[in-house]
Amino acid sequence: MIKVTLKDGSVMEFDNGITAGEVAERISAGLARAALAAEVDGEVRDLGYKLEKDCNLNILTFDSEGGRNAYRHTTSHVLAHAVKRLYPDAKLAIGPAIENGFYYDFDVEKPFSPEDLAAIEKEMEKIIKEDLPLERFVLPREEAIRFMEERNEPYKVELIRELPEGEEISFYRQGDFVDLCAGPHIPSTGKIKAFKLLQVAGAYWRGNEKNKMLQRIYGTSFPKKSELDEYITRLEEAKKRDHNKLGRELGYFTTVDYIGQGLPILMPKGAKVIQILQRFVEDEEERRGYMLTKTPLMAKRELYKISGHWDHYRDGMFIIGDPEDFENENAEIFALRPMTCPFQFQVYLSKLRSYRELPMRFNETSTLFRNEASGEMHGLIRVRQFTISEGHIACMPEQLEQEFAGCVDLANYMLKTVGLDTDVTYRFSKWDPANKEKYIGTEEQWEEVQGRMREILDKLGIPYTEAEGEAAFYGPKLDIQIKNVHGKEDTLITIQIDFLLAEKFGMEYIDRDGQRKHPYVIHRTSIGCYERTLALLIEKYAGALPTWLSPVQVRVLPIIDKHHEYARKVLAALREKGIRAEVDERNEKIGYKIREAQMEKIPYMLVVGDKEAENSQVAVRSRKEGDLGAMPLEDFIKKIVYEIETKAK
RNA sequence: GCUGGUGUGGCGCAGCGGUAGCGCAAUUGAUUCGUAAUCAAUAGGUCAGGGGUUCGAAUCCCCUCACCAGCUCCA
Repeated sequence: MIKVTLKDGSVMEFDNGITAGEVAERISAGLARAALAAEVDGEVRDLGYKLEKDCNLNILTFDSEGGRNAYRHTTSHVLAHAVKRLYPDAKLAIGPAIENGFYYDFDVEKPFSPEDLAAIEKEMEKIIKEDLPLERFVLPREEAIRFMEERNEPYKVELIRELPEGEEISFYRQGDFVDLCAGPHIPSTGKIKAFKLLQVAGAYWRGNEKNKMLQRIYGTSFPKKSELDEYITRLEEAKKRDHNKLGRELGYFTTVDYIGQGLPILMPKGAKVIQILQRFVEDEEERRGYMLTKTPLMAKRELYKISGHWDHYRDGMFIIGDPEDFENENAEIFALRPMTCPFQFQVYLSKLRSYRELPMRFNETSTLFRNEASGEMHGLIRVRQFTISEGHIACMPEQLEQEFAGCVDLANYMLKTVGLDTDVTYRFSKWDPANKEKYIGTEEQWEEVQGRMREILDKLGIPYTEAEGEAAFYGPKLDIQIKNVHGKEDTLITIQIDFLLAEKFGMEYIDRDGQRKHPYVIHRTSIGCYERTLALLIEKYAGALPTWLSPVQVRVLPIIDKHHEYARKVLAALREKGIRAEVDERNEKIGYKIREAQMEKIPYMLVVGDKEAENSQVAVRSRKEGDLGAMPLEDFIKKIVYEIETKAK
């Protein structure tokens, strides 16, 4: 007999060798039905896993990550099974469960078309109907390799060869389909109740662009049809908030073929929001002791040679001049700046600095140019020219922690104010020791500064994840990440510690002891890139930005033309207080004007007719709450000014 | 950069080898109206750009550009 401790702490006794699934059956029929996998002493296992000693057991259903992953992972096997039936020559790569579904990569002669997906879905239905049990088996390494060689699966052979010594090499079989797989899986294909293939895309084998591009099929699955439908609806709803659609519709920005990719035109509304954000950021930075600079947008390559950009970032730069001259030392070559650091450092370098001057904080609303690869551009989120709330702090080692904390505080204050604070995650971006040539500096220097950064992050209690190979070429970063409506993650704000560029540029200060020393440099943004921030705000608020950020805050709607005069008076009074307002003087019915203002997401509509004109009132309609009734114009102004000043959401 | 998809009046779409169409928006006229679409008329298109096939191309083929999703890369 063995003792099994369940999730609720209760202990049950069973015969040795009972499976996790059988335990579920003993607990309740309902649990057995919902059971997908099991967690045994912290390890996720199949329900068929035999319990052979005392253990902690947690039966996993779709509500748990482990259960969901098993369910979707099995769906990906069904996908692969269907593809193999329809395209026997397809070679299998990998097919994991991912956040909201699964994918499977195939090497096929001809890419899958959307019609192919429909056929594959049909075949999957059949496999599910056949209710094939999934059986796990293990092979020794050599046999495993021979097995997959016989099945003509070179990618699987490669995977097996790279499995660490001593690792159990397991396979799962369902009918005539077998896949190399660590598992776990649900007991049979018939358990899959609702699934859908969502899209096909190319994906490099092992994520390396030097490797062959495979065909990836994405899909998702749920235990209930209704949950799948709900998920699809949610995806569609999210896409309606897409800034790239909404931002264009609402007149925030546009693009023009003959201007070029990644070069959006900010229209009056977009430009206004960015100006509001910029003023807010610059004012706040000034309060926090930053000194504003304005430095050139381009420089000779000599500057970038010192900074390392010429050797480590050249592909990302727009270089002005004949590429044939690049190797000619005497040619004068300019490049648009991809970062502000080497420029802003010149301010520090303009005279000899004393420790008394440190920390020195410089900020700049800085336009940058990066030659992104052509497939990378995306609305306002990834562009080739953008403006960033850039800043650099030079400080002594003993000031590093406090200055770093100040940057984090500023970033969080910005996020909170614009309402994005609950949507971000923190990433500690480190270098990749296997790829040293991508970075400047030595291994010792990197290990030291990363250790320092980790200490600071831990002390500040920042809940970060770690990412190798995501550092800047000159130092590690704390990246504040955010996801767009498609679930794609991008960096919104970054705070970086740099100990190398100060040395390269000869930045020094005279310390108390009279010695020349290199300062630490913190590269940081406070709200990141304005274009990207605007995009994410549009998505967050579905275009209905908080009043303080709205490009048009009030639209005055006269009932008929005899009210135009009073409407203009109202307009003047609003503008007097700095409220962004306009009048709709078109010869249209009031319902029509309201509908348009509502669709343009203008926070307040002021309806003015005889009653209002007589009493110096306005009939207020809020885009959120609808008709608020008439009130004195003065009262409305007080109300909206308060809302704007408090930056209410 | 790679894989796949898309490109028709301001926007959303139809047409897929035989004179370019619909809805909304726009303009003009009428209507003077109280909280999400008043009525009528009118105008607007090198069918992304270039090349080719054809008696004839929005439609078929090639190249380029842009847009979308994914990969890779990155703020």
